[in-house]
Amino acid sequence: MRIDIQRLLADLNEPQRQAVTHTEGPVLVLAGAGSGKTRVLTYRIAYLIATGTALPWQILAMTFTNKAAQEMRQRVATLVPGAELPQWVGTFHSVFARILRREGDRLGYDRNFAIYDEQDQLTLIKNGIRELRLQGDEINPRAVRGAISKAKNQLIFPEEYERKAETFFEREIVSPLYHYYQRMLKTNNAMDFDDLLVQPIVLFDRFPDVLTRYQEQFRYILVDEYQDTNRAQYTLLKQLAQRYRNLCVVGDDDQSIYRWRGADVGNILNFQQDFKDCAIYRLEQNYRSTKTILGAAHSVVRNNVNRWEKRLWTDRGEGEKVGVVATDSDREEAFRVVSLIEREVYQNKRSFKDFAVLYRTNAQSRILEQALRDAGIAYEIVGGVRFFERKEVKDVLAYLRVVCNPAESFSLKRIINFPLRGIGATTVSKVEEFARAKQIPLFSALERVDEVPAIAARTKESIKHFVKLINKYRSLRSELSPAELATALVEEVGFRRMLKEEGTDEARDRLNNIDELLYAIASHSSNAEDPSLEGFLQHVSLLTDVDSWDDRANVVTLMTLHSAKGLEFPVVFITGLEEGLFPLANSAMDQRDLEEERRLFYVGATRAKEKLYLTWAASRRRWGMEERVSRPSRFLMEIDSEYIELLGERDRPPRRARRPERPAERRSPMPAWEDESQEPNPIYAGRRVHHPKFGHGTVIAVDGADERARVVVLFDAVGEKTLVLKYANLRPA
DNA sequence: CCTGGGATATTTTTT
DNA sequence: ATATCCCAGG
Repeated sequence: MRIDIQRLLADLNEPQRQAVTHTEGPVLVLAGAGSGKTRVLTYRIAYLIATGTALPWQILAMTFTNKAAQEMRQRVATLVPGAELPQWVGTFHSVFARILRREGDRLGYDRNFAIYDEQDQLTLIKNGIRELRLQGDEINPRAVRGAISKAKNQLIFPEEYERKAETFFEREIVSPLYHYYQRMLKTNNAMDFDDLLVQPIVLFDRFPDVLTRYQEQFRYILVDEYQDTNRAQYTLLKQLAQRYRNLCVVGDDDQSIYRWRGADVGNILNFQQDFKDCAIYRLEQNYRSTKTILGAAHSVVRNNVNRWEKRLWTDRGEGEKVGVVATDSDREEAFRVVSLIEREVYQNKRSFKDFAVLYRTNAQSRILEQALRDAGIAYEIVGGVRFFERKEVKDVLAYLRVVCNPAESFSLKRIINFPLRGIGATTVSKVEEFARAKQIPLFSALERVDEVPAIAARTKESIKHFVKLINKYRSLRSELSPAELATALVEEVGFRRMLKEEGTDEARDRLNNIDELLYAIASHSSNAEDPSLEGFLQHVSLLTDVDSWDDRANVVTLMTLHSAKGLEFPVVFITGLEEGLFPLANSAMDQRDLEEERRLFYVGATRAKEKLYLTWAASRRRWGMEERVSRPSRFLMEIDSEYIELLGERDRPPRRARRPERPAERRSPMPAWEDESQEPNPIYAGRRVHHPKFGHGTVIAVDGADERARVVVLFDAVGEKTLVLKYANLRPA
């Protein structure tokens, strides 16, 4: 073992080594971007295990994504071969969900509690607005959701919220809805994301014996990305670390980018106050980026007033200058990004997986996606509409949730009449009324439908049929594997048949998504620690965007600046550097918001190892229509000019063919090409075309000109349709 | 009870 | 441009 430890420490620089070997007592590690923060955490875990200081199950480590947790565990496995791996490594949310599953019954939750995502939350709030008869039109459910979430993160419960409510909105709207919302979560045996942090605090407060047990277990606690913890998370850490005080947090105030969701950089200051004897280590050597990239990133972030001045250094070379690209439009911006990628691949022999294209808002991904697709470059978008939030996936998940957790009336209502089986809204509310009167869950009321008044015999039959279906799968749980059960259920419910009959491309995508879901269930039950269906349902609720990212595929990665935190790429593009977009318009008003945008830029820029490109577009289309004209971002001006070079028109790489500009006016209906490929591809009668929704078809006629041109297409799958050419998005097939 | 057309909001970032 | 919501008519 001793040799292993020496070799282990040999991989570290001096401050890293100190942070790793200082195992006893509170430790604060201030770690700049690319300074080996994750390395310190991983080696610290390995060190604790290898020296016998801690047993693997006595270590609790919080990471920012589940993927990071997985990688950390694998790394530990190679550093300490043969040792048992620590099981308590994960995001705050997944770790505490696990604790709640074990202990939640103390708070009146079943261990199979559901986890509600944002859509579920909003539906719940909308139901509340209706049930409480609040003036629905004037209420923005999102604002209510935000207010409730904010309150929860500050550990303010409905009763206290009611007492403290000041404004009309707080007193008359949020307060009653907050009460309703919490009550409904409880009766549905469900929690939202905030509850996963707040309920454990309640649990530990109310049941000191439970707290003591976990305090005893977790003798060594490690936290990554500490600058982005919120009040609830900090409270949890304090509770758990109180006894042994072996708490090691790693963070960088310059990379704090979640203030808007309650994260508090002040937690770094709090830490020094709450743990006065804490040791502080600073990691200032950057191993990731060139001097130029670091210099450019620093020249922006140093404009922040609220930060501790520090400067990262590197012994890497100067590297290439940061390339700045100005374009007229968002389309051109996307096109230039693609061209630059092509040039880097061609001239510098890079692979597609070397590139990340970052943006401030998810909406920007579409046009980039289009440009990449047109150029035939494989890409993957991280985030955006998440896989597990797609309608068809959520529908199947809702069935599975109900099978596992019949008290969960919310999912039940989602599927009770999908696919249509003649159980409409009126019937459901009658049964709900009955359920309320009898104080039983909705599903139990459905089982006793014969006692419910005023329901047509035919409808009763449908309900009995549905109840039978669910109960059948409830009992099959013990006989079939999760994947077998889900597959049989998808088949019996008729998802596959329904989508096949639809026959459109979209339906095929949906079908693929369902198959992918079934595959995910199968692979979960062969890998996971908790292979049950319940385990899977909990698991998918807690996935982060980055978790489902395949970082080995040789494709260009597209993601938001937020998602990019903690990652690195040889070449990074930061796009949309315009006033109003990055920094976002409303942030320019508030100094603290503006500083957060600057930190976001800093995070983005320091993802780059070798080359950084910054792009902006003078005009950008918003929701398909109006053009927005912008000036370049102030961040571009803040960069010292020595670090940048302007890439003008003539630095454009040679192109295979220039894409035609969309002509301002089209005189004849014939040369109306919607396709963005190298050659104009007119749409004309007799042409085979492809439509994203309707699939392949043949053009029968083209009517009218210019903006108003219409095409009549006979689609193979759905028959004849008349489409406005401008919007039809037809491609020659 | 179900369908489809029209109106409407959507774009800040996420566990 | 697209997703979702709402309502009238079948």
